[in-house]
Amino acid sequence: MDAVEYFVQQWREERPDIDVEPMATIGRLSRMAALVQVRLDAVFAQHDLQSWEFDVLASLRRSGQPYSLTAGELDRTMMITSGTTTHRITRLEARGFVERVRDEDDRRVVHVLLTDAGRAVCDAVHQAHIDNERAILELMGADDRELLTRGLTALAEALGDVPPAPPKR
Amino acid sequence: MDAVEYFVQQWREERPDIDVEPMATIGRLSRMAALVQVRLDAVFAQHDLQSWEFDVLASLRRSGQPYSLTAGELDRTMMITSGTTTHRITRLEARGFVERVRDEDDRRVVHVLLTDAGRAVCDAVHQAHIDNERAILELMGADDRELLTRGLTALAEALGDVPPAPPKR
DNA sequence: CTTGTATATCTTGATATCAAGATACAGGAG
DNA sequence: CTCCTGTATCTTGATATCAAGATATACAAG
Repeated sequence: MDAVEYFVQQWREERPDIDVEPMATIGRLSRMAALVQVRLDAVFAQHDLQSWEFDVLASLRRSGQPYSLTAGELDRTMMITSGTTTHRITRLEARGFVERVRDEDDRRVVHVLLTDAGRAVCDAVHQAHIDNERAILELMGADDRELLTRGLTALAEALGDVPPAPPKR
Repeated sequence: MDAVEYFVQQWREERPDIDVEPMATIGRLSRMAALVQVRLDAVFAQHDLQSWEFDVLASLRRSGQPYSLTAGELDRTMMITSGTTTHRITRLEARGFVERVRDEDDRRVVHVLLTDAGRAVCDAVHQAHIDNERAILELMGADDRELLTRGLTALAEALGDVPPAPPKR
């Protein structure tokens, strides 16, 4: 019996009038995300990196050359507010992993550019991070992994989680 | 194509040497938890409640009479640190939703007791919250809901997410 | 050109959270 | 009784985050 199953049992005794079935699924979604995050953080920490730092570096890295996105594009990719993006860029700039470059044509826009150091760090951590993710998933059987992936993909579609930028231009 | 699928495509072009398959599943887990949380927060906000406030009240409520848990039990149930628990209790005490009661036998222990007002608020919000969760899940087909639930349950088992207190004593 | 509206980023202030350590108490060994 | 170790809660300081608003710029309408 997992933790959420226990909570469901408690509710069934205390509130038999309410069907808490939906809570079982969504409760697990939230708890599993938190538990997995702890494991991801551990590997990033071994490389002196915060999870959010990798998130920024990886966003820039996977965008391809010239490894540059605007602050607004980072907002949308990482699902954070503009204030948080400003803070993240400032921190990473201080570590020498990114640079700010004002757009010449539209002076409102800031291009965030991955430095060579930033790219090096990102690439150095990447394989270990993916291996960690794989190890987590391999705690489950292959069939269950498939169920989970299909279920989450369906939820992503249902919630309309579309790419922030057009898929290829 | 959902957002994560797009990210996977980007990686396949930039890092064809790395198999980013695990990132697809875990990336979705994290994004879906965040997207769902926004929707849950919206309903709580309609009742002038934070998500974490409901989390505390509901933990006490479902524990059954006398609706009391120790601070440590709350730590473990909600997967937060003791400092955060102290903060949450203090806030909810200020709103009159819980009370602190020192244990007579073991003076280190603090019992956190749900007040009548706290129980009333919890019960008032509960049905709306569950309805909201159900509405979210019903954006997917019944088959996909089943896949998701089974997949998440398997992950919970794999990660050893056991109940914080013994299931029935 | 000027004016108004929309957009991109940054600033400010508040807050939830954590890590680490402090404090207080319990319970056993001698 | 005294000491020691373990445990429960709280405190402190740092930090990431958000909401709301400020600032600067773009661009269209007249």
